[in-house]
Amino acid sequence: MYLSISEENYIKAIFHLQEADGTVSTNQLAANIHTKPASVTDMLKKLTSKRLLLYKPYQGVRLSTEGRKLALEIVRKHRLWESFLVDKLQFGWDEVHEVAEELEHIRSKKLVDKLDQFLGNPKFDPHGDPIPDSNGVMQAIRQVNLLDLKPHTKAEVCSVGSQSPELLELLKHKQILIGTRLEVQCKFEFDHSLEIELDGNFKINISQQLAQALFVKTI
Amino acid sequence: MYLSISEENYIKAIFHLQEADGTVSTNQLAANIHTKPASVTDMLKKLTSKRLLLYKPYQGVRLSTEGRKLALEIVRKHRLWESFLVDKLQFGWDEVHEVAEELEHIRSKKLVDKLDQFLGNPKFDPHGDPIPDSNGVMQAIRQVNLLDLKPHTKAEVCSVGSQSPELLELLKHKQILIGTRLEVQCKFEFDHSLEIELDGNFKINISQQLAQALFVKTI
DNA sequence: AAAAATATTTAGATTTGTCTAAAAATATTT
DNA sequence: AAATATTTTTAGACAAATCTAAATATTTTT
Repeated sequence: MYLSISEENYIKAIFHLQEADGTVSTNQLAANIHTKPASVTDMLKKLTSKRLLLYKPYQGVRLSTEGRKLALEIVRKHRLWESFLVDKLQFGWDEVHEVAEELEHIRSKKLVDKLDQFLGNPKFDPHGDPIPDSNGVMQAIRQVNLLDLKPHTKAEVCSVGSQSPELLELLKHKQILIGTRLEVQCKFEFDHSLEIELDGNFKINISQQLAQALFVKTI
Repeated sequence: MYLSISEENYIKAIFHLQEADGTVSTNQLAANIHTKPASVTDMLKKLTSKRLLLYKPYQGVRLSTEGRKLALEIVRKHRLWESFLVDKLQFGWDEVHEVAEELEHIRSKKLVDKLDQFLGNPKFDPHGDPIPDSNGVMQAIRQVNLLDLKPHTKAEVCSVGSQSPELLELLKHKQILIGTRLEVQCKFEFDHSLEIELDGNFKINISQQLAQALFVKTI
């Protein structure tokens, strides 16, 4: 099954969007992929005819088993390349997303598997997201949203909810990285912000929006 | 100047073809790029309007200064990726061309320069071809065609004239690699074949066609 | 449950890169 | 140098992926 870069991008976007909702709407997809709803409808029909999607007009769309398999291959490539860029080429973990977005479309099974081996078969990428193995199996990390942590719990940041430059800028400013350890001090009902203590013992305030974008594992 | 993958492929093909002839014909290009002459004409007009080519209808085409600069960037990327695949991922030097053909279109100046550094700023790729530096300057290796060597000259294989699987298969069979040392024994007028002595002291016969595809430096 | 608002699809146009077939220019042969 | 062959360009068509505008479904509000 050979997909164009556009087709791959749709498959990947549906994969990520359906994580949350189970089913994905036309408008959601259009927003995510920076395209118009009319274009999305066309592509949904096309990918459905290739048996990669389960799609009922007006009712949203999900990946078929085959579609999910392809999505996992793309995610695998994306995350392996991100790991390569950070671990081997010394990119910052916040500047690799766009390049990986291009590299993920290189078609060579052999390349991917050799890259995986070269990197030492990593299980997580620099953002803390799990990397599917060559069978599409990925480690289910039971990471929890920072918002859901109770006061006085210690945790380690292991992934971020989006790759937006705005989020990454804020994290850089607050000196929060993957691997940063923290302890929730207290939570404020008024704005749902929370106070945390970082590695270096200093305390900072985290807004609801920011906490929602941070995933941690308790330690 | 942002070029599509197709546009880049034309620029690259013209670069390689004009090495030999100085100027490139429409049919030559069509054959090289596996497309039809009519398509070539369209693309030549387009790239000319972008000031990357010097093109007179019916008179052939050459790269402009700007076009050559872009071609060198693409060649640089291609050869760096080939080096990466062979040196780091343990690909055979005869199986990297196709993958590099895809990787060479990844657009990130930073990526290329970091890759270059990671590889230790190599001056030649696994096929023995020189790698342009970030300013487009490449080492002029005065390599000579094996056909032109006089009897009793010693030389080292440093590049091959094409990447065709047929050629690579033959070289593998004859155990000729980049870096292989040899000495021309004698040349036969009848079929222009030549007898050479390889590293391990054994003598083999090289056909005119094969000799033409091998470039060596005398030692 | 009708009206209004929103979401989705259809219809038709556009761009890029390709194609075939025919016309025009150039090169080769006689 | 005229006839023939080859090369190149033009003209018009097509597929992929996108768009806008209009039509149709669905959902929400009143």
